[in-house]
Amino acid sequence: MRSYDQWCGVAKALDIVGDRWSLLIVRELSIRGPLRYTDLQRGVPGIATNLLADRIRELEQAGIVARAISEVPGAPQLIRLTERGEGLRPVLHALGRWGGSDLADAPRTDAFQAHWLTIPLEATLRDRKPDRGRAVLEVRAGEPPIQVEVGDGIRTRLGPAPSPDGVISGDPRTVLAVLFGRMGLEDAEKAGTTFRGDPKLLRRIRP
Amino acid sequence: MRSYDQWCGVAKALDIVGDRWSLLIVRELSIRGPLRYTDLQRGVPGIATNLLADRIRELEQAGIVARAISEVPGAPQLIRLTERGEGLRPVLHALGRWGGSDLADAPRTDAFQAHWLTIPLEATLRDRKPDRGRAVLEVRAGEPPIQVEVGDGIRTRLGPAPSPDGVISGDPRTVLAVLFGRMGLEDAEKAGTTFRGDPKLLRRIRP
DNA sequence: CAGCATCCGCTTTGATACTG
DNA sequence: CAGTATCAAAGCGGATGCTG
Repeated sequence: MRSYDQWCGVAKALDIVGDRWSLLIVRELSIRGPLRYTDLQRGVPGIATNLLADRIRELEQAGIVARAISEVPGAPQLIRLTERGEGLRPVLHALGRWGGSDLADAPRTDAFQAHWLTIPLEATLRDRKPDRGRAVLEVRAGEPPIQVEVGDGIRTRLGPAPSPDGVISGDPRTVLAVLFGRMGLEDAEKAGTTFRGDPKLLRRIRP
Repeated sequence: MRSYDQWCGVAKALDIVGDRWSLLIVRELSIRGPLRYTDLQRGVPGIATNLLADRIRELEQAGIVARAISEVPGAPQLIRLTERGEGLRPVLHALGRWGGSDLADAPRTDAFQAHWLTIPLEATLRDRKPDRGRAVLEVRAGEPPIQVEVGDGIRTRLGPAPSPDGVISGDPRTVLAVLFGRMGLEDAEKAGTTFRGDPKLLRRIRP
């Protein structure tokens, strides 16, 4: 990308990650950790393979991603975020929160992957009762399920929770609407979304 | 911009403001308030006039900017952010903070406008002694000077402060380095940067 | 002059085909 | 699996021209 040549942090950031697709590649690596090329491609549906190769190269030169050389011979080459790349999380959160308001009336034809939910969950949920200790909510809105760990802030992990304090399952729209307090459990259940566990957990984390 | 067609807040945000120049236009309006076309163009140096017109149109359709129809006939048409557009401030802050680390070794040929400093100032400074009441620091690193209001967080305004509690003047690099705690006052003064006022004010706001 | 629109060469993107 | 090659279409950048 051609530089804006402006002495301004916003412009400098966009010099590096302002290219089309770049931040979505960062999103994918930030959520899922190191990935092989083909998995990364599946995580950014719609990207052409030549563009993915281009972007990885550019991000690598800028020090945002690196190719993890595995010691194990024959192991697949993984692409991972550098520390500087991980530093983009606040940018992803801010964009995700702002863009999230468009999700409600987005076309049903949009691609969807369950792990993308971790960004609005981490960016929007709050722990309003930090004194109550740790609790885990499992969010099932596709594969994989997501663990939301409450206590000392909000953290998410991919994969099922060993012994969750609550489980919410349903389609992503309704699940997010419930978690963000835009829909009551009653209405959600009519839409096929179920919650098992203590409803206090929901009230604790709603923004 | 062609949509990414992904049910993800980050992708939706980039569908709207992911075009080249778009976020810099938002930056300009967010910092300076409503602007006429030509002033906006000067605030985004390097943009071609047809692209500025294109972007304004697109942002207008997306509900990010609006043209303020003045009641006064003959008054110039102003372009302003809508409320939704103002909501992009956290995005600008996150990008500015992340990209700010590239400013130290940016080429001297970069365009610079003093009001751009408000973003790193607001995004990075902290009020570490909220109990000490209100204080105002004036930052002079070009025109216009910037008021940094400390107390109940950090707020900035453009223009000189009526009776500041401190004034720091110098070139933008050194001034930022001092304010962000990367350089002591001693070294800064060798580089021609001066501070008048109580040094405690500096320590109060450094990140 | 402010506020664009038009034209044109160049670069980037998107889709697909192909390769070690 | 992990890319490269190719090519048409879209977008960008720069210059210039038009209109109130």
